[in-house]
Amino acid sequence: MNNLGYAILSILARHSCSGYDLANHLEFIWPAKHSQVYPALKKLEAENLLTCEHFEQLGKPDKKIYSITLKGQEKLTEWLSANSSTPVIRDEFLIKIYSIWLTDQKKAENLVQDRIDYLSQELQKHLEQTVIFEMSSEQKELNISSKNFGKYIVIKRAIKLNEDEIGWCRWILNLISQTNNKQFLLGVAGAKIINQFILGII
Amino acid sequence: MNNLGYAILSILARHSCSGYDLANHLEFIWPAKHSQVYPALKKLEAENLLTCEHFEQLGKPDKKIYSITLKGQEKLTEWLSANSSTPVIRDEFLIKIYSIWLTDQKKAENLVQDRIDYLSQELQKHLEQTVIFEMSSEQKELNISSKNFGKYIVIKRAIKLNEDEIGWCRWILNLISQTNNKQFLLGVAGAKIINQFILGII
DNA sequence: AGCTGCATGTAACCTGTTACATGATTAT
DNA sequence: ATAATCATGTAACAGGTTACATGCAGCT
Repeated sequence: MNNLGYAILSILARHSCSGYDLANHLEFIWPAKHSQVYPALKKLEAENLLTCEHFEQLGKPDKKIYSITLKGQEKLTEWLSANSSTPVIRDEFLIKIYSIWLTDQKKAENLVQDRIDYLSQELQKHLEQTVIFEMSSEQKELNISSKNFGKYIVIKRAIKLNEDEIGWCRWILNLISQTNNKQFLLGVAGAKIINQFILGII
Repeated sequence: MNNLGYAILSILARHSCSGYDLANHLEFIWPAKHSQVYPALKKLEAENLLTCEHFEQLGKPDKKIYSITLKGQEKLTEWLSANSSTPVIRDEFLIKIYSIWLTDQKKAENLVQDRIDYLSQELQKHLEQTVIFEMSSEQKELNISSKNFGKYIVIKRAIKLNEDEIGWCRWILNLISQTNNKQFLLGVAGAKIINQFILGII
């Protein structure tokens, strides 16, 4: 079975839900579109790792609620102790940052600032999630065998990631403006001294 | 053109090299296997974004050295100002952490410790890269229009990411052992007080 | 004798995205 | 009116991994 399958089982182990709900919740452990989720659910059902119940809804399309089976929970639990493949980050921004020397100061600053804006938005979303989470009464039982333990530390990670990356972006903006100063000062003090100054900052 | 194409152009813009070298250097901006790189190079060559020179080597197989063309550099530079797609992290470990409540304390600790070991190794690699980088004379010209500017900040990011995630992992290990204490203390002081203690730590 | 690194490529397969398809409700 | 949310699914395509294929040099 693939990671998407285990991610689906992971969410269903916490609470039964529909394919639609799954596609939304998957986002922060293993992103997947609904077009990938529905066929995956069929496969998992065929392997008896989950069961499906039909619900007719008034004014809304029918809903299928999926629940994990004992077999599914066992398979998921076993997998937790297996070796993991290495994480992969696919980030267009990294490529652009790598080639930032090809562009001018202003465009470089825009590039980084856009990223900060994006990260701030994401951070806001995550923080809102934490608030909802901390207000729920279930949180009081937060220990390793609580269903919320894993979700909690994953959200905390997302928040930390965003905050740290914003810090890195600000550091880049600083470096860029320092470069600006250097070029301004070049005529005054000469390149070597200023280079040493910049290296000191780094 | 896709991100792999731009990633290849980004590396070739810094220095001409072979497909083999590219596959190795791509790792930290846009991971790709050599089986993906070679066909991509053909495509880019067909679009006149890069050129290829053959070199016969003694005792080694022939080498093809690719260089970016003016057209390629222009296309890359334009792309830097375009909108970026959102970053994607695919990390099996996150799924496992999410489901950590299904396993026992010892296995949970092993899972996190294995991750710390992996991250420490990666960190070591990146730090070695920085040392090599900082020893090279080119670094003295480090400013935004220097070829090394982007590479430098990308390596710094990788280091920061690793360090921060190790911190997060240690925090998890702490939470797990706190849970342990809680269960130990339960008989002594009662659940409510200890729960408050744990929440305070979080 | 076998593994790692250098060096290039293709083919089969799996994974993931975009687009197609349908349809009701609620909010702007 | 028009967009967004709920709700499910399929089909075509693009992107990425694993395996197949070859071969020499240098190390253990």
